Amino acid sequence: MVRLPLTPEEIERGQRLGSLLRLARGERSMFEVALAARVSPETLRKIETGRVATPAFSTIATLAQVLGLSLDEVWAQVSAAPATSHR
Amino acid sequence: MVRLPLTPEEIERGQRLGSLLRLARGERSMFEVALAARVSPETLRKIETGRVATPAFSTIATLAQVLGLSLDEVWAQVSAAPATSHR
DNA sequence: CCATGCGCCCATTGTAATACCGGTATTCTT
DNA sequence: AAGAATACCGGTATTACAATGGGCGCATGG
Repeated sequence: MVRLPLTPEEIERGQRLGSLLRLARGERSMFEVALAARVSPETLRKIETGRVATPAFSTIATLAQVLGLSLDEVWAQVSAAPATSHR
Repeated sequence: MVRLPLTPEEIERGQRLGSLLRLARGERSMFEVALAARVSPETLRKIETGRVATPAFSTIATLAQVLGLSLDEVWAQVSAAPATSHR
C-alpha cells in the first residue's frame, strides 16, 4: 500500500472543513484571505469547496489564524464523525 | 510556478514540529502512538525527525489528540519563527 | 551466542496538494 | 452595453506526502 486513496470519511471531513472556513470568511473576498494567509486563491477555493480533502497542517493553521478560528475547535467540528466507532 | 518547493522556513517549522511531537511522545513507543493515531510508524518517524515538513492537517490533528496536545499551542510554538533569516 | 524489539535510514510507488492557465457565469457599477 | 470584480470549473504541471519493505545498529535477555 502506498499513499492510500482518500476514504469517503476523509472526503466528508474535507467538505465539512471547507464549509466551516467559508462560513468563517464571511464577506471577505477569497483574494483578501488567501493573500493574508499566503496561499493561492485557487488553493483556498479548492479547500472551501471541499475539493482538497486533506490540506497541509500549515495551510489550515495560517487560514485559521487569519480567520480568527481555533484549530482545536475546527478539528472538533470537522472530525465530528458520523458513526465511526473505534477499530 | 506550480507546487512550489518547500521554503527553508517551512523546513525549519517542520523540524520544530517534529521535535515538539517527539518530546510529547515521551516514553511511549512510536508503534503505540502511530497505531493510536492510525498513521504509519514510518510516517510518524519522518514527521518527528522533520523529514516531512508540511504534513496533512488531519495527520497532525490525530497525533495531537493521541498525545494530548492542543493544536493551537502546537502551532503557536511551531510558527514562532526566530526571524533570523534574511531574504 | 543468538533472538527479539526498537529506532533509524534508504529506495520505491501511488496518490494528493499546490499552483497557474483559460474559459464561463454572475453581479454590480458606470 | 461595457467593464470590473468575484467565484466556479477543467486541464495541466510540479512537488510532496503516505505507506511499504528491506537493511542496519544497538541494546536486552534468552
